Amino acid sequence: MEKKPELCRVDDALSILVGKWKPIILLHLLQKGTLRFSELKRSLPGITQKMLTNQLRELEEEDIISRKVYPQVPPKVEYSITKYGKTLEPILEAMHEWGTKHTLHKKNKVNSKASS
Amino acid sequence: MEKKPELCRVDDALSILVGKWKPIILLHLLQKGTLRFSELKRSLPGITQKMLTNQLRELEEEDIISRKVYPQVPPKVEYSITKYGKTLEPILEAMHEWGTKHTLHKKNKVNSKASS
DNA sequence: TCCTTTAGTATCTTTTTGTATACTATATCA
DNA sequence: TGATATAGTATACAAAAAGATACTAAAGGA
Repeated sequence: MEKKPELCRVDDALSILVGKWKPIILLHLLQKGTLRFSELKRSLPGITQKMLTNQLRELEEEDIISRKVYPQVPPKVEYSITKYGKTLEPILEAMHEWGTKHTLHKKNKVNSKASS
Repeated sequence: MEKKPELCRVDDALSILVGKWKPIILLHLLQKGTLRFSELKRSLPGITQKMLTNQLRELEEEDIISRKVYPQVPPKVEYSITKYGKTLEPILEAMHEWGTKHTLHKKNKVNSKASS
């Protein structure tokens, strides 16, 4: 671990990943490479169009994903993970692994409190 | 990488780490093990007492840190990283490493746009 | 002619986060 | 006697993130 927390660069990665739907959007794009807007929407039950657009725009802004518009009617827009975006994969993987391993931790704490 | 984004557990880790001061607080505690409230405050220029208390409470709630009160006047309260909290270290490390490596990426993008 | 599809935008409201500022108790020190 | 240090709480406010809902264009099909 870095010996100088004051030089902390954790927030650089964190600020890109923070957003209610960003991690799951990235997981889908990392898995499939490219997805249409409507495919993403169908993959994310509960998301509104506004939120999806908004999260995609922010990821695009950071050069994590790219957007390709096909001049058709009805419109077709494809989103792909960029090379740079792929560098986030180890972080997402680490968090997913952690989450999978420790899902029960909090629950156990709550239960042991509740039963005391 | 997990092949089923719909079983995504990334948010479990993310929700613990999200908070303006949490990562840096954790880095300090991971480095030193234990710190007093006032030591933490001095280590975090710009943080208000309310925010520090608040972030510490949330981390304590998640069992990432523990709080020990010494019955003295003036009061003394020590915060330590828990064993469970230490399991977050690889994630923080991955993010810090990513941030360090890619700090220049965005800047370069902005510059190349600005100069076009 | 009207309905459907796609990928959005525009508004408004609610919820969540973060900031600013003032206040507290109590032992010790000058 | 009055200032200082510690670890907070209380209150009000501002800003950011998220949610709900309605609206758009334009080709193709029934």
